[in-house]
Amino acid sequence: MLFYNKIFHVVSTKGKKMRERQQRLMKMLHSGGVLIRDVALELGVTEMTIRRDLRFLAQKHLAILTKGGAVLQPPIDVNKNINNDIVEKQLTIARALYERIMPSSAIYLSTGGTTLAFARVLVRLNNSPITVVTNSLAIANTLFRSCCKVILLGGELRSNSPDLVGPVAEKNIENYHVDWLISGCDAALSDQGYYTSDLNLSHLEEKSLHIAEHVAIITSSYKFGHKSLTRFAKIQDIELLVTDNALSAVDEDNLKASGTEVIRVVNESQKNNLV
Amino acid sequence: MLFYNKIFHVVSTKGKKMRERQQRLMKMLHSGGVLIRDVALELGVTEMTIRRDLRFLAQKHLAILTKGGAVLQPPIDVNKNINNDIVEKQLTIARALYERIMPSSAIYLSTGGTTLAFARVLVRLNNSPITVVTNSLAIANTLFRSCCKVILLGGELRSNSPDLVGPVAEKNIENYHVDWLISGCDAALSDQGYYTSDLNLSHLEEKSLHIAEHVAIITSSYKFGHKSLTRFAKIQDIELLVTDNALSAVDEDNLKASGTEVIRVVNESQKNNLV
DNA sequence: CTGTTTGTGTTAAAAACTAACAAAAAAGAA
DNA sequence: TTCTTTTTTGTTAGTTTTTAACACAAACAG
Repeated sequence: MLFYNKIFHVVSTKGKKMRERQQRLMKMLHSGGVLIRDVALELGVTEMTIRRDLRFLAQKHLAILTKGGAVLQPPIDVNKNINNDIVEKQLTIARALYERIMPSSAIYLSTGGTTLAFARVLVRLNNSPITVVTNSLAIANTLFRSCCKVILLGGELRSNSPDLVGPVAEKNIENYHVDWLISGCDAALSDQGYYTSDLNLSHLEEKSLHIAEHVAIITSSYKFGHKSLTRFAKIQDIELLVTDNALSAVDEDNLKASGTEVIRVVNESQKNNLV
Repeated sequence: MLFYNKIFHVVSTKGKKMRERQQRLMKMLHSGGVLIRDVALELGVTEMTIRRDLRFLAQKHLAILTKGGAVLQPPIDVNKNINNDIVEKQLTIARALYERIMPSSAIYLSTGGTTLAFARVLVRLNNSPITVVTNSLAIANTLFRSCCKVILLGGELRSNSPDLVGPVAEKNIENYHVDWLISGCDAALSDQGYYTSDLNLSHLEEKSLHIAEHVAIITSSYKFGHKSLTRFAKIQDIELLVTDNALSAVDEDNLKASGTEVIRVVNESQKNNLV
């Protein structure tokens, strides 16, 4: 062990000053990251000293060294890896929509699984400073620190789903105008329209139809053939539908007869794509 | 501080080869991290090319550049429970405030580390259906599915911190009235007031002072003794301050002289060890 | 006090990074 | 196709960051 310490020039027992400094460094790391030059100046020691401190912290897996500084080593979490088929399909659908409607300057992304997938696509593929208005906390979280400007409607947080509905949200939405409204649905009938199971959300969706130049729905095809609590859009309200290729020919004909452009995504997995 | 957020020159559309290579890089990142030299050799391209790929991935927040390589950028988890001294102290402070001001029927929780800790305390200790108004996404996420009713201000998502500021938020906040306003700060001078480093946030904080019956600030004591960009509150605006016991006697006297009630939390865990 | 251990500063050399431009490859248009 | 344009990769030179080695200083035990 002594040998190890010699090699890395790291000593085992630390003096008081050193420990205090390293704790301060940890604090700084927690607030986003540090630059060696700044910290050395701020703490009144040499850059070399800070380097040694950070090297020590990195060795303890508390920090990750970057060029000229360090960031916090996040605790390893094993949960993630959302690689199931549903998410894969949602991403494929979302990507098809992305290619159809981009570039746009402003869009409204309503809450939902497929719209969340669209947000993920945006993060990875989009470089332009598009504005995204949304009522979904999950989408806002996803788009945080992307190049998108994110506007979140205010209002009351629903208790069963992390999104905002209610009178405040409905009032706020009137302040915006977007190129594309992008929404999902809980159920759909190709000769009736699109349904959702939440009354408050339905109200908001209805209002949102009026703030957009164009309206698109992205959803998995299995949603077709059922009704749900309330209808928030008629078929002819929707300009574009993107779904997977399991959509029945009858449904597709119905939709096209009502003037909806239908994009059916080929399911064959573009699994190897980054998105 | 946020050196890894630098704006880099990044190309817009990607060719097939490039995308494939970046996918492979992502896979490699998933298995622990990459060294530029190794990868360049393995993929038969120049180090410069790998650098550009990694730079691109870093800009998409998929990777973090390190010295000579990169590691996976973990998805931001606003609910992360990091076990360290800072969070411990914040929770202790938050609990003290909780015991002082509860029960209340409605509070405003501003964005910040210690206020987030207060939200965690609420989730754990509170059983009553209190209403929480906030401009912080992290707090909203934390309180989601708790017994609290959560109201999120609308507005523009700040790019460096997951919270809402700007004119919409400022307008929305006027609709609410709460028993207690709870805020943190970036810096404080005991004879001047409380400071924050963000101008927009400062505006919002100032407005928020007027919607509350009582006003409290919770913050670590090391914030005292510095100034920051803008002052959002004078000392006498604040009715209650909760902080740790490292607050200097001079500061405490100043605060009390201006009519602020000061609660100093005893630091139970004096574990100075970093490991 | 003296010698040892531990922490910090200084330097020269090595490594990594960047920007700028040249070459190659790919994509479009005539 | 062929020519033109755009995108991607390679190369270089110059800058910044990191390292290793050693010298000095501070802390500490006997």
